Amino acid sequence: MTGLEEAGILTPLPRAFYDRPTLEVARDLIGKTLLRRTAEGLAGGVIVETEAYVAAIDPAAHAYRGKTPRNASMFARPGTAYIYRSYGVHYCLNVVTETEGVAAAVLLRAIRPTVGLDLMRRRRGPGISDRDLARGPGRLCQALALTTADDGADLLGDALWITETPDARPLPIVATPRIGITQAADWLWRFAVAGEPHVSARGVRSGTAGRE
DNA sequence: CATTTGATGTTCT
DNA sequence: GAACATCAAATGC
Repeated sequence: MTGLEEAGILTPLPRAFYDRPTLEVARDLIGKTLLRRTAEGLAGGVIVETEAYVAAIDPAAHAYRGKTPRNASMFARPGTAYIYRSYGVHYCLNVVTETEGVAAAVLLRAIRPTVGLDLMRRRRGPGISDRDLARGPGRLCQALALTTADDGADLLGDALWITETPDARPLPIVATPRIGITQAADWLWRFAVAGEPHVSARGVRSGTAGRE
């Protein structure tokens, strides 16, 4: 990674980007680049799939029934990372939205890896295809070495941030039902890049591939 | 190919 | 005890 290659991706999106209605942030995050720096190096990629969760009206949101030790970060200022353990096994990364004190966040469900591919391949283990490196929220966190140790991190910091994608072109964005939940699953609060192979599809009715 | 199952922390009942 | 914003491996057609 030369300085030249990193030159366009070092500036985090401003906090004002996150301090907006959650559905707008979820949609606008599609096509942005998520980056993660550890002692091992830099890794990340283009966000291609998100889901919105708004505790005030959303029975599927973790904070729907109030604040707990796990979901406390959902109440933090916009631009905070909310990372929780899923099914006792995997981790999931959200970006907190809306005003501090309002529990709302966007789950990052998949990225198209563009930076630090070898590092992510090592983290994901042998036999994992590049398509599956970060396709799904649990896989994404494993590829980026994110755990609950990073819960509450500031996305305007230098270890985890989101930035404009260099040479970005408009992407075809679709809104779909959310995945893997039972409450209010039919709300069109999931956003994805149409036809993008790095988007997860587990839990969606099988059959005709490629249509979303 | 599709479906089932094991892993198991946090929260709720 | 059960459910859950998941994933990979095993099993069944």
